[in-house]
Amino acid sequence: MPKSRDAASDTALKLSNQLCFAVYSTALAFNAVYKPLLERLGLTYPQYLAMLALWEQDDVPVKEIGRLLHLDSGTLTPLLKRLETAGLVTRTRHREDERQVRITLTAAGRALREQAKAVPLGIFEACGLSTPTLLKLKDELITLRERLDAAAP
Amino acid sequence: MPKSRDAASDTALKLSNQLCFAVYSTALAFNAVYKPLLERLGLTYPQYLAMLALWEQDDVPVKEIGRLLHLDSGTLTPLLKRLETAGLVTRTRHREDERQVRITLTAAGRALREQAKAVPLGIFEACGLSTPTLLKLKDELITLRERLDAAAP
DNA sequence: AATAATTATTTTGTGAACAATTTAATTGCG
DNA sequence: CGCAATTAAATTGTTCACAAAATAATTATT
Repeated sequence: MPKSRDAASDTALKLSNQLCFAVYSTALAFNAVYKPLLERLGLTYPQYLAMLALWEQDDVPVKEIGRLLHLDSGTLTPLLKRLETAGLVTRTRHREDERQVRITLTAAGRALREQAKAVPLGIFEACGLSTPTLLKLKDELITLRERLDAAAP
Repeated sequence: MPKSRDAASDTALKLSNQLCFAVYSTALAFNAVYKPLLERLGLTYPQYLAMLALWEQDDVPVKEIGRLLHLDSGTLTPLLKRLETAGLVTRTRHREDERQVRITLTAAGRALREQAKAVPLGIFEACGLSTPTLLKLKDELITLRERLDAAAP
């Protein structure tokens, strides 16, 4: 009975499409929740991620931010220039290796951290799920992402 | 001991940041896996989503595609114009309600479905996880997305 | 019936995201 | 040493994603 076997594998295969769409649309939904919270800080979500990275470790090369955020320089260069224009970071060629551009927080960039402390609570409340549930979901997504990264060309 | 209480809530709050980043970066990783598979079809991932919707139900207004994909017309109008330029769909004002633009598959658009059948297997393999795991993850993400949608302004 | 309110789509402007190419600096190797 | 290979950023061009405003058609209201 090839018909039923096809139907079963069809269902299994459709699932990967559905999972990807679930991830895609959840990412958009997260962005919609972050947007009003971050608007007060004058940041977009990717800019917020870059600031989070810099609040953890300051004076890092573009490459390192890219490694942390899984983004390439083609995305980060203009993003970091916008943060520079906003007066939150400085971009300077590294003396010891002129290929690198080091990103450093300004006083305003460091000061923004205080205001940003209000953001996670807003997100947590919007998720409306228990801490253990969120933790498990996060770990499973990271596992999935690692598999996808490994499979990518 | 306010210090330990702060530390505990801090950890819980950081989690929502981490979960969002997990969703965000997994969406990018999925896209990287889809890209070479969809390139053969001449589609991007959002275009593929639109085609999937049309293969399920043809001759629908832009609004309906937006409802299914959680995208607004500002995103869809240019995307659908590109599909039209590629010869996969036609865009025509609806006679009964001239506000609507109905999207209809061309013969080439319908024919592309055959080639697209190879895509889900590639994705499934790249996920590298069992069907039950993927199913559970998908359902949890949809629950999360619904909560986020409800919380969004 | 005239007009106000609503609805569907398009347009405009901003900011990602990434492939591919370019530029410039450093490292490696014969 | 000298030149090839590598590395880090920046640039260019295409495609999302969405807010806000504009356009045009339909429906509701007085």
